[in-house]
Parts: sequence; structure tokens; C-alpha cells
Amino acid sequence: MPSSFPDAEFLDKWRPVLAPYNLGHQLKLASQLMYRDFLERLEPYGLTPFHYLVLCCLWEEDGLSTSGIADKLKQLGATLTGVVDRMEDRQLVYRERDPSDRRVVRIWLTDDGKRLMQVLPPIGAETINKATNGIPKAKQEEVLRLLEQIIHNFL
Amino acid sequence: MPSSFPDAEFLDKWRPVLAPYNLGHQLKLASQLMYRDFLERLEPYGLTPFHYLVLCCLWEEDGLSTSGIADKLKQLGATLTGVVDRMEDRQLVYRERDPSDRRVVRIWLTDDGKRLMQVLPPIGAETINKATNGIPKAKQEEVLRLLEQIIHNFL
DNA sequence: GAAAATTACTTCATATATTAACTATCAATA
DNA sequence: TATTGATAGTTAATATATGAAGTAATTTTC
Repeated sequence: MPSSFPDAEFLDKWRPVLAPYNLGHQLKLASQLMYRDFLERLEPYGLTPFHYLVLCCLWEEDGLSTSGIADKLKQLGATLTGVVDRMEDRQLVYRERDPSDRRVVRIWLTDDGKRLMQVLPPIGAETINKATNGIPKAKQEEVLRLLEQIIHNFL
Repeated sequence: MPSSFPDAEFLDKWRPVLAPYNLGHQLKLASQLMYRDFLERLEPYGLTPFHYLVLCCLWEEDGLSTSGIADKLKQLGATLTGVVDRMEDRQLVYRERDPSDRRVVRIWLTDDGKRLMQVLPPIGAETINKATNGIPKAKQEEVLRLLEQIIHNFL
């Protein structure tokens, strides 16, 4: 057992692994701050950032299955169930069983959900612009490439 | 109103803002995947990544106030209350009112909480190493710098 | 072609997160 | 010093997340 606590030498050695300096926490924080900013901008529409993610998937391909959306966003099916529940309440989407495979539930955009395609992307851009303020375009693209590498390392 | 849906031209124009390609989602995903990996490694100890973050703060300075930890981690006080509750149940820390200002609650490490300082950082390093696999040291440091810039843009 | 394995989704229990409201305490001031 | 205002922390309501268990439908396999 160490005689002194805290142990300055030990802490110094492990600095890059300790919060609040470590990669995990910095990623969490950056993600969380973008979430908060975007959530605030979406407030007038009664939407959350996760609703936006699902809408993006459906704008590109309407009628995706629950697991299709989960795959695209790398989220768990159990999470999607709750999110789609609330999006259905909010009249953004509706569910329909696939007749050819009755295990599958397909998610379809309502007219409201389609209309938001014209409205939400510019709002998302505001958050991204705020986040990347002062970072040159080339560096921004590098961050995205490195994030992709990190993500790839876990899949 | 557009006559065709989805509108490929529109989608192409807004590609960098749409999930799953946009910065916000990529940050969320990278953060989430590191969280999942670390959570799994911590499972034998009955701990969560958030417990680790709080322990890091206390290893550096034991007896921090709740808001002191919240400031250091940029988390909200309301979140800390629940986390510290469970850490107290888990016997990692205990709370004590500050006698000189009875509004303040100070969080102190138990012996268990102190002992984990020798155990957890190497485990955190495993997750970080997995995340940064194939990324040269210089690039890793650049990512941290750019994340700091993004975080700074919101504070 | 019936049993076993697989797949899609939901439900449940628990742990973050966020905002708003509330209590207790301390500080400022008139 | 009584009132006002600010601060520290908790509680409550709601929305992600996660893992485990459960249901229904489909495939596989023998």
C-alpha cells in the first residue's frame, strides 16, 4: 500500500488515461456539447437529436426496418423501440408490419416527417459550424477520417 | 413542395450534415463505442465508466465538492447526485457536509476507492489502445487538440 | 415436415443525461 | 437584522443507452 495519497508520480505517469484529459472523456464531452446545442435549437420543434438521426435515415430510404435503422446508426434495437415510440406519438413516422416477413416492422415517414427535410438540415449545420469554428476545412476532414478509424477499430 | 421523395439532389447537397456522416453522430458513435468497450472491461469490478471519471477526479484531489467534480468533468450537478449515490452504495466513496459551509457536500474516497487507483488506469489504457490502433502518435495528439478546440467552442 | 436454431422486435431493470422545481444555507444590503 | 438574492445540492419527470429476458415469426436441419 502507498504511504502517501494521492501519489503524484503515479498520477503523472497515467495522465493520458485519466479524466478529464483522456480520449474517452474528451470524445464524450465534445459529443455531449454538440448534443446540448442541437437539442436547444430543436426545442421549438419538439424534437430531439435522435429524432433527427432517424429522420435522416428515412429521408434517404423511407420504409426502413427497425433493425435497418439500428444498423445504419449503430444503435441497439432496444433503443430504437423507445425512440420510434415517441416519434410515432409526435406524428413524425408510423409503423407497419412487413407482409412478406411478419417479424419485420417497417418505419414510414408521415407528411410532417417529410416536410422537416427542408427545415432541419440547415439547423444541424448551425451546430456543426459552431463546433468547427476556427478549425480549417482540411483539419475538419481529418477529424472525420480519424473518428472513422476509431469507430472502425471497434466494429 | 417537392414532387419526388426522396430528393437525391437535396440529400447530396446536405450530405455532411446528415446522419450517419455528420460530425455529431460520428463523435457520438466513437464515444459510445469506447464507453461500451470500457464498460465491459469494468464489469468484473461492478463499475461504470462514469464511476471511473469520478474516481480520477478524487485520486487527484480527494474531498472535492459535488460541484467541484461537476466542474472538472463538465457534467451537471443533477447527474452527479445519482452517480455518487450509486458509488456510495458500491462503497467507493462517502459524503460529508463541509462544516465551514453546510451547503457543500464533500466526496471522500474509501479504502476501496483508493486501492482502485492501482488497478483501473491500466484497464482504461486498454480501451484507449484499442481505439487508437493504427493511428500514429502524432495524429492521436492532433485529435485531442481538435477535440479541445471543439469543446472550447461551446464553453 | 417437426424440432431446433435463428431473427426481429419488445419489455424490463438499471444507469446516464437534461431541465425545472424545491430545500437549505450563506451572502449582500438596506 | 430582516429581506433579498445567490449558491449547493437533491428530487422529479422525461429521454437516451445497455444487457437480459421474452414473444412471435421464419429458417435450418435432420
